[in-house]
Amino acid sequence: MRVLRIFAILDRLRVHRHPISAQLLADALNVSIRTIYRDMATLQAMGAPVRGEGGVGYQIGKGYFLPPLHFDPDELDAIVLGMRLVAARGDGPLADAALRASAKINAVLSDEHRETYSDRPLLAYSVQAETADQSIAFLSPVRAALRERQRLYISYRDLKGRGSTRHIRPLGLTAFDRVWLLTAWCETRADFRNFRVDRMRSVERTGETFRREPGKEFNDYLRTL
Amino acid sequence: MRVLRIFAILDRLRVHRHPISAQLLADALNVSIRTIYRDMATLQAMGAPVRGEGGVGYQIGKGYFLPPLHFDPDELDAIVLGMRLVAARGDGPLADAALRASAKINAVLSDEHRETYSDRPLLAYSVQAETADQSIAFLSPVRAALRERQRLYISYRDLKGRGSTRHIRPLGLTAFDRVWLLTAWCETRADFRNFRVDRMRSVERTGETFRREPGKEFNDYLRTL
DNA sequence: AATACCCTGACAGATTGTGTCAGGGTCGAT
DNA sequence: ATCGACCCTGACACAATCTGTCAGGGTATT
Repeated sequence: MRVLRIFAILDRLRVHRHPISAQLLADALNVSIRTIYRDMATLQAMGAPVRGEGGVGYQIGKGYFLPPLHFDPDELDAIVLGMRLVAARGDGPLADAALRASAKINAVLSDEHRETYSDRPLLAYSVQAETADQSIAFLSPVRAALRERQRLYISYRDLKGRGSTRHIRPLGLTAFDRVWLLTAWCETRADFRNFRVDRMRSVERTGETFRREPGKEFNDYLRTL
Repeated sequence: MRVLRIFAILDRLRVHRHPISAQLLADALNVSIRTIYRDMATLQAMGAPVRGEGGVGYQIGKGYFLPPLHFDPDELDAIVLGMRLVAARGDGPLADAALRASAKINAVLSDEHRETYSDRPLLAYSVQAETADQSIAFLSPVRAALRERQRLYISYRDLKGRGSTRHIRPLGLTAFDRVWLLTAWCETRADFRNFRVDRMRSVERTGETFRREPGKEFNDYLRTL
């Protein structure tokens, strides 16, 4: 089973601080050296910072495995609350990611803290979460575009209700108390503009188009803003 | 790549304290349910403490030999944003703690992640931060009391502007969009009550008394709520 | 040079991973 | 007791991959 071997390699790399040669791994795991090279390639494809230097061996860099972390009570409060805030206010993928990140952090806490981590009496509540509307439906593609520095083609509805389409280069996303604001260079207007994510009607990114379900463009409390 | 999926399964199992069904995993990872069962089998073959109960779902036990690995881009987004949200909306000590926690997390990232971490174009902005009022002045002692399970003696001003004092046992703190809400057992009224932190006028904890500066009890936008 | 590593491509055959179909089990609710 | 919602297993055929072998090329140190 390849998965087993890859986990074993990871384990060995984690334990040994010193470089370990592919040949050694090959012998230990009863495979050919070529197979080890290929495993290393897939590890690197997975994002593992394994460096192989000619004449030396393989080593794994920091940051792949999360080392044990120590946080003081205030810092723990901040993390728990932060992740819950994001989970409450972000879109689906972002909320999920917040949960995963939270679980990972919890997993590397020292034992005394781990118990109390998930029981912290800190909660985040968002009006958005309750209304479960689609005002943040576009958060995910917008974040992706931001990360990849890609342009977006959006259909927007301004304050006066007029619709328009724009080519924009996303620059930053800001979480306001109730609204997400996308700062961007608007190529159509050749100027910097801010766009409320909840006023977007469709977003096109690298060919893929995201659309809001009809009839849910605004919800009540947003209309009052 | 199967290895990727197995790590993803591990990540998702870590999140949920409650069992998660194979079907859910199958949907999330875009494979058939059968594949999930097989992945579970190899996970168990690897010695991972995953249990599956009929009619319930899968759960992972504590103390798995491999620590979790790096944060994926969405998780990093969640962390950055979460810490900035807390920094923007928390009281002084909590905001500071968020910055410290952020720095610690940043320190354990691999080099490539570290570069982008602090530059993520995700921001949090809070009206509270701008008005810089004292509506959250009591957050810190309240959180401390919550942590230590101590009673508080507070001076409170209710919706109608009437003042009163209460002995309370703090139970939970909730971050609403604009307001912090403290849930507590009110010993004076012998009932569960919610208190808005910004309506507190003084807080006494283990002999120490915290007071708001006079004349800043409310600020404009809060009065409009 | 020689050595000791890392690395890559190609190829054929073995291996495995996968979805589908078809079951069997437990548990709790109706 | 029947149902539904799960976990779980076996079998099968096809596709995908993994693997060893052979044949190179690279970069350091000795």
